[in-house]
Amino acid sequence: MTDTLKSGQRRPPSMADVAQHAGVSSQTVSRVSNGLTNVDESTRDRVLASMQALGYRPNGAARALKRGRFNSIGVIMFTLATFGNMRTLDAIATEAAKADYSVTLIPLADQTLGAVSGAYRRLNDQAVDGVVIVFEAHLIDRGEIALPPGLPVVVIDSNAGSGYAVVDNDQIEGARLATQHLLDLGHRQVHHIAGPTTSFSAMHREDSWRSTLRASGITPPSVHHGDWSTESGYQITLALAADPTVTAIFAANDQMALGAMRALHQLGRDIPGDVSVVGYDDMEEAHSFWPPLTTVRQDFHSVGRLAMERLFEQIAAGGAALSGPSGLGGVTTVPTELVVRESTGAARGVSGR
Amino acid sequence: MTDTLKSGQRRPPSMADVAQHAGVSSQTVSRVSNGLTNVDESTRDRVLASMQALGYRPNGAARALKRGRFNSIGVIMFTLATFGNMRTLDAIATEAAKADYSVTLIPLADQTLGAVSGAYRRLNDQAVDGVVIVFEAHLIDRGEIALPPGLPVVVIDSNAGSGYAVVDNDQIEGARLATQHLLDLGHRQVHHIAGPTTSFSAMHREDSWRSTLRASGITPPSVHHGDWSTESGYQITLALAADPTVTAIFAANDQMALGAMRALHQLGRDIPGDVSVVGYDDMEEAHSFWPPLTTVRQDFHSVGRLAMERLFEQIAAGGAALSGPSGLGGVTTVPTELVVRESTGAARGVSGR
DNA sequence: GCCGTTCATGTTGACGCAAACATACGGTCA
DNA sequence: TGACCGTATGTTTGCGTCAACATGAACGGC
Repeated sequence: MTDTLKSGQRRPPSMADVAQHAGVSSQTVSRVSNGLTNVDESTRDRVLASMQALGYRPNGAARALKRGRFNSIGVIMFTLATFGNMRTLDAIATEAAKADYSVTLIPLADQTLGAVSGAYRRLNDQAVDGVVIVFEAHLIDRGEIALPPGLPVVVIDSNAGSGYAVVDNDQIEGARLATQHLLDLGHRQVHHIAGPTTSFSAMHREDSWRSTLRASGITPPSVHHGDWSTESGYQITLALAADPTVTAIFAANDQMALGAMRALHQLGRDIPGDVSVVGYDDMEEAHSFWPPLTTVRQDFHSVGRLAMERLFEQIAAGGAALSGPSGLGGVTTVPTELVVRESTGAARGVSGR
Repeated sequence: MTDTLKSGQRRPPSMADVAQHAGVSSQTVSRVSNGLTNVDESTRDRVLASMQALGYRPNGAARALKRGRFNSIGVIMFTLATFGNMRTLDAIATEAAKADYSVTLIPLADQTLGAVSGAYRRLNDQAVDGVVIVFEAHLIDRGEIALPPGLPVVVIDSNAGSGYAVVDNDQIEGARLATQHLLDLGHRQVHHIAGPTTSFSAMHREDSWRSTLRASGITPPSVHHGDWSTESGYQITLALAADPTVTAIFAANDQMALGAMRALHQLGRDIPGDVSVVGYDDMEEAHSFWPPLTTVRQDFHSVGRLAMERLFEQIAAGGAALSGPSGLGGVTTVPTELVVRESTGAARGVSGR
């Protein structure tokens, strides 16, 4: 008896099981399950009791199959380890939940072509209505690997050329604000610790830093590429600060700025007395760094929200008709903002200005 | 004609559409789609071409329905904003991908009873084979809200009493190491900036800190509860350091430790000359704080890996038979490790020891 | 030349659910 | 009384896929 129950109960109970147990039709169970009102009070109670008794749990796959919607969106990401990605994911998940969608994570082992096409293939097995790609690589533009056709797509952190809908922070303006801020403080030169060349964001920031300097008639010094880590910021600054004329450093993210400040502390340089440092991101910790870091705040929440908006538009429009390289491209840009704290100050020999 | 194609093509193409287009049966399409070998070369090519032409994409829901497996696990999390949660999620996603599972995020708006039961309800609509709960609240133990019965569950950051399988870092040992380290340096008293009382981890660390002091015959001072944020660490330390006899602070996470150090910097106290600070987590930035932070390293990757192992065990065992308060409970503990850097030093008047 | 074997391919049915349609019953109003 | 309505419930059907079985053609051994 008990044995029958256990071994026979290989599959979880279905509506039919609940229906039989409660002595109603499976359709009535469906109605109760979906909270429809046209069910008699006593019948509803009976069905709910049976559900409880049998441990019934609706089968999401069957429901999705019937409805033709999965209420789920995929997020392809290379790493969760960076502040920006994490915040973006958080925003996406929050927005998705509001629209009653869930978020399926499709992680990328590395940024090789193989891993990317693997993720795309994986996408085929996933029940998703659309995809957000948070991508730090140029790989997406290569025609060799094709996203499943007809799937709504929004890309974060890419360039405009892809033909996909793109949402991103205004990297150009952010880097300009940071660089100009240092120039306005009287610094004659601004050195840049850039992010990896595989990142569109990093390249945009670097380009903007360079053109901002040029606009002031300054020849940009050679750039140094880190990998977003504090350690890379530390190492680069150690080398950079060997030159005593260096008075202003703009790092492409807060973590590298933190590493830079550690190097400066170690070398006995005063911040901002001897060297000013600007970061990028405004991570939560930045205001507690020593000294509190002047940085560019990125509004990741808005990025996530807008990405979901764009995606929902595509989903509502039927996806297939609109997405893909030929379709609903265009870039949505989210403003960035300079947050001035205590890691920046007037250049030596300059009184305020 | 074109119109027919567009408006008629409301639903994405199915196997039947591909089959018709290629002039084969849908079963043959299925065989090609699943990479079975018993298909003639020429037929396969024809089918693949038709798939391409129609933009065919397998329907995950139908597949899952047929197979009875979703190859997806749910993760219920309150916030992605803390370092530990993010790292844990990263590890879970990585492990899941290895086993060819994807991860569905089920975010919790807040830690109220309503939000939790909402997440559980949500779970019903999700196609998942099991759930990892990364939970900072005691709510899980309340009988009022029941997880769907028969669903494999692993809990991270909980206590042992729940009856669910629990995986967590060894909080007891970690806090003991931190406290003992400060005592060994000659500090007569160790103050604690604890995490919120809703967090099991925080409570475990606090308890362990207290009993470590008692083991050395020291009466624990009153504890201060922060909310994990740098700001709370800052505020608490501002108050705490008004007392000049305070020479050692153990914060329950690195972010609060960072806030503490900022307060000490501001008050002109030397670290570690006047006050030693120990954190908890060993986030990537900690070694670049100023001074580099002595802290307790948590092995989040192992936690994620073990959580998935436990979950897969349950899934393999048939879930229903084993999970739930009566079943496969037990706690898996992951060792923690003290990382000594420069934020701690001998107490004033003590020469080394 | 008959039978068994092998392989490519087709046909059928079922997974669990819910939309659409069908029924049944009690009451209302002309 | 009978046409009509609203409400609670049941019945049928099909979503897209794939396992199981069915078919049919090519081939080799006797």
